[in-house]
Amino acid sequence: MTETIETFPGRRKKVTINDVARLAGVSKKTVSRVINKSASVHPRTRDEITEIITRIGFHPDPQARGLAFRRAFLIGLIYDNPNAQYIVNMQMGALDRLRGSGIELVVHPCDWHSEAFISSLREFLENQRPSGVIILPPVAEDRRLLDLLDELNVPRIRVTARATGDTGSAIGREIVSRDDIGCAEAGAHVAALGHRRIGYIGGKRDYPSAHVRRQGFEAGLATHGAVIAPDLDERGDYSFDSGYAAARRLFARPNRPTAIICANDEMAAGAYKAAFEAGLRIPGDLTLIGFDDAPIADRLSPPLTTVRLPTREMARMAADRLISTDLLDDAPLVVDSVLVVRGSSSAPKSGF
Amino acid sequence: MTETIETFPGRRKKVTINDVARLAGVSKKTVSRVINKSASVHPRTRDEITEIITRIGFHPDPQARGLAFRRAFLIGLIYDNPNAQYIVNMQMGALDRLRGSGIELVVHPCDWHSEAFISSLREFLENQRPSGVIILPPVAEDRRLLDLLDELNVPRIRVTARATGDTGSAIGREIVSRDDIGCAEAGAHVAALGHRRIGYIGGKRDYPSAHVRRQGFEAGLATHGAVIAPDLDERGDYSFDSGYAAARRLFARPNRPTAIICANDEMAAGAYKAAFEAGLRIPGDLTLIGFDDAPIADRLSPPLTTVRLPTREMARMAADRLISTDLLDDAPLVVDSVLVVRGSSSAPKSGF
DNA sequence: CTGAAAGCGCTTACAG
DNA sequence: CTGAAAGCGCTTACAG
Repeated sequence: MTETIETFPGRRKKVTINDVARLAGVSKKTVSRVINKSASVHPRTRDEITEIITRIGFHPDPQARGLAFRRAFLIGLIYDNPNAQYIVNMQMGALDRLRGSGIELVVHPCDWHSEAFISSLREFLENQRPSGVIILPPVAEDRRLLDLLDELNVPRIRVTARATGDTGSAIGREIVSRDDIGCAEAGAHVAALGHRRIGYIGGKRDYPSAHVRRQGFEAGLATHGAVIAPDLDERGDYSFDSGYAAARRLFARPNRPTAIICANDEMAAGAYKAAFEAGLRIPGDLTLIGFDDAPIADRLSPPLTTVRLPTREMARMAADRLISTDLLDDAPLVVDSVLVVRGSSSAPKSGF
Repeated sequence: MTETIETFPGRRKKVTINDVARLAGVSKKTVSRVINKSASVHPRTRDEITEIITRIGFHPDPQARGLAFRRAFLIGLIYDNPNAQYIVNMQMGALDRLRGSGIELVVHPCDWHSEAFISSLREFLENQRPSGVIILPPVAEDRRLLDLLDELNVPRIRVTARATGDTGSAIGREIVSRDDIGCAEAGAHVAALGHRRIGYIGGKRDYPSAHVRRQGFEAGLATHGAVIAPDLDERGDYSFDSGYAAARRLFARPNRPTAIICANDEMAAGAYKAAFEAGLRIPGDLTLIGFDDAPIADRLSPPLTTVRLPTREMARMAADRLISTDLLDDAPLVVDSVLVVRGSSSAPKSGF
């Protein structure tokens, strides 16, 4: 790679397609064909050009290509999500696929509830013209954003949670996570341990994932004839504090739960704190279940039984869909979640 | 903004500088001057052009500008760091400053210990030609990377931890965090509580931050005549597991510590787990101190006393240095850390 | 304070 | 399978 310098000593000027063309004795159009992997180039010509390209260290200028192609060599990641680990996992997944492709990842967090939500995204998209975007929940559900992307003709992949495999008209443009599958396993696990006083701390009504997870948990409980106790049915907003508050409310009930299922790990961590303060031992006095398998899950004492979603894998698939040339494969991409049993779940103390 | 469409109904073609020039009755060079905020444009001309630009919704094409400028409207964030919250905070900080500037953030995690470390960064820099990069510790210490950036003439800001305010020759190109200041406060806090059997779980020898933090803690202890007990001096690698293992070793010593200072929160969280398993109560039996004020710090029970670094603020300053045009201000940028007292620290039980 | 010409480095039709 | 011409949308010297 340092050959660039040796080949052109003391020269700051950039190696261009013209240099390659001259050295190869062909037109720059032919070099362009090689760069873009066009089929219609004589193998011998192609090999010669390829050799020259690597020898003199030629890198096609992405600005110039972008100008000609009317598209930047960038993929945008659009989200409004406070969970740092989730975001980093998604970034890593996308980057796993992008590495070596010459395409870079532009991160674009936004404020879903801001006045300027759409206008600032429009700004971003018109300014940079990314060759595609990945949108994460919950903004992936925003109709205005989808319309904007259609209008500006920007290819997109949505990441979304659904109860069923039905991807409707958006086939091939969605990565669908089956949150419900691991939740059903978790519900069955809790019920099989013998719990019958089962509390629930769910998520906000307007998060699709909240519905899907609940549905999964209930289905799992039902396989052993258990249900969420109607008097132990609470709701939070996926935050630590809301989980803490909800757990405190549950502990104050006349007939306390022996198990609490939480719609995510953050809220479960809040419930740990409430249990700690109430002098309840986990899992002896209280079984706790979460969702996400966040880093905190196995840092809690005892470690949390939870449901894992292959986040990074989902982003990798999304990036792949966006940049892979063969669009033949339009099958919906569905990813399952899975139960991870750790120390926070056990049979209820007898006689309780 | 939707005026674009109304003004050019049914027209997919992009609004260009030529349209603006024609409508304003000037050359495109003059429009270019307005775009680039050149001083030498008649105020009246400028206002007219500005009005037209917003009216017809003109966005200068970043590809075209990039091609002409030989530089992309992108800032790169280069790092090799496993701490998700730290990374996200840095991203948010940089984006705080970039918002509205038309410049986007490209995230470029890398593998410091890989063979291809430098060559793949070269690839990235030559391919995208970002207008600047921010490099985070520990790769911010890598000489080869700094040399590469010099060679490719890419402006950079390093984020680094130093014991002193000395920024040497790199003035104005570094954001220096004074990790030692908050650590000194923490050391003084522990000593003032009356602890004298004080254990330490430090970081790797090759992390500058490990030295700086230790130095700070020791200085703080010294203000009350306390020291880290030589027989309670352990080392980890900033990971949860290494903190857990080090704490277990400390608990196995004949004369257990009444307080353990950890060089970061992750290791402190590991020490919580070890304490939990050993039946030690925090803070009654054991005072624990961390560093970072990571999200886990106040999710632990009891919440962790730790040292906070204004991470997001540092990234904001770094981005500002990179994109602000006036380079007159070349003062070194130094940021202090501060002690955050929570529930994990108290006086040792008397008679212990 | 303003402009005509040339150029940034690549690709798209269009030919052959 | 290959090429000459024109163009992508902006900016840099160079003039005036």
